[in-house]
Amino acid sequence: MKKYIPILKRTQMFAGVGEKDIATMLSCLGARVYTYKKGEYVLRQGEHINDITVLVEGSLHIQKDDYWGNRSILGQISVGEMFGEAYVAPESGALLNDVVAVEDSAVMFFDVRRIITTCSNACRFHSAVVQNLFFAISEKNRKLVQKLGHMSKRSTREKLISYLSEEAKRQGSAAFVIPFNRQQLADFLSVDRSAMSNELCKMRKEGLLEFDRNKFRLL
Amino acid sequence: MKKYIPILKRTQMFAGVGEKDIATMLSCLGARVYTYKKGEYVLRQGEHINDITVLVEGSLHIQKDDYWGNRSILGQISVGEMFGEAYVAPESGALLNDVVAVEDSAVMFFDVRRIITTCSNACRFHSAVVQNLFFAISEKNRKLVQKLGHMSKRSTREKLISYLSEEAKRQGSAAFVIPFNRQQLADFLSVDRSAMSNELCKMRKEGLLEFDRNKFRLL
DNA sequence: ACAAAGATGTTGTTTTTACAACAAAAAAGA
DNA sequence: TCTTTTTTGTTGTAAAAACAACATCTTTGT
Repeated sequence: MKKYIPILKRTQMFAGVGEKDIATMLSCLGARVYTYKKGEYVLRQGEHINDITVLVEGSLHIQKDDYWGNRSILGQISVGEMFGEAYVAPESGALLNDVVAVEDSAVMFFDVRRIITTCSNACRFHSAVVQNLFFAISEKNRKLVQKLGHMSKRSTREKLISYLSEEAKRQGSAAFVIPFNRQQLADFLSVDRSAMSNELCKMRKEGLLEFDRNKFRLL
Repeated sequence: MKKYIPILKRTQMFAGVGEKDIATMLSCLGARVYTYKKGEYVLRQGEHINDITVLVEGSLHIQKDDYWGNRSILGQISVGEMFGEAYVAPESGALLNDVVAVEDSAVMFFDVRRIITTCSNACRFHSAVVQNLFFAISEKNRKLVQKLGHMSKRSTREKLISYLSEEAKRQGSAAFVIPFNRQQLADFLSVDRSAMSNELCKMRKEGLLEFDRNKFRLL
């Protein structure tokens, strides 16, 4: 568990907390680490959790498969990001999605009740973590609204432009890398892969952008 | 402002706090009330806010219009619900959407910093409100994920089924009322109104559901 | 190095949606 | 009540997306 402390230090949840203090807090917050092989499920739709989790190694997808086998990727989690925050409320019910490791991953679980209930121990930074978490959930909220913005676009081309230009902005460069292959990007934007591939190539011919695999450049 | 205290008492934000304590907290939290006529903008895309707000009268839509005049309704706010919670983090940036009054409305604004910074006054329930807010934002998060679930459906029919069946479940009855007219529902699900209207009528012919204006019944 | 598996691009066909235009019904206002 | 405005339903056409099938290029594992 200790080896992940430098990673935790860089997360939004532990912003402003030193490594020693994080080490102290781990037991206070009921932290546990589990590892997953590529393709394994971290959480499944319908399960109940009482934890907020932070990805400390690898990469995850939050996704859902319907009756007909259509997969929707709701989001992608990189190292340092958290998930499960939508289910901290006492009456929040079962998970709406699956969480799957897209590469070998490690996830740290924190007991929600022990985060929210300020402990009587010497957790000097406990309240800072609660505030950090508060902001982090709010931030996540904003990202979801942003994704809804992409999804609400009517055509495949508009969805692509919406997503790619936001990604360029976020990464601060017209040239950037996306965390999806074609099928995953199609699942993320809820469109057909071949139609999307076709549209991307059309846009390239029109001189709107360049790309190679998952490297893109907007022109 | 006082007349809204009974309404605040029933909100998630002030759950478990008595009316007298709410009255005391209003000044402590920097509360202000503004009123809006039907059709007026409460907030506009691109603005910056440092407030969490609660709707105390009327009804609001969170929406966005693009270059081509297509409107997307991201969400609907009823009395007692809050909005703006996605922008509480210090670095959250400008609003991504417009907030519009769909009927004459009143909104209460609370200064975020005064909520988060526990005051030194006699606000016994301040920390309870922070915790309530924490859960409320998390809950909101879950709703956004749920809406993403509807939006990620490929066809108009699937989107309708996804939305209507969730609404039936939420209202605890196969017969329920939705807070949208046809055009608004189409904007909410990001589909064409006439195509959607057509699809609804087909579904009625097939015996899947009944409806009259905004009253629906699943069969 | 080679075979196998996976990812990407391409094309033609079918299905669905968007768009436009208008009729009918309901609601709002004078 | 009567008129006007808004909302809803209906239809035909044009555009777009989904689907299916396959060629090509990459990556992975042996």
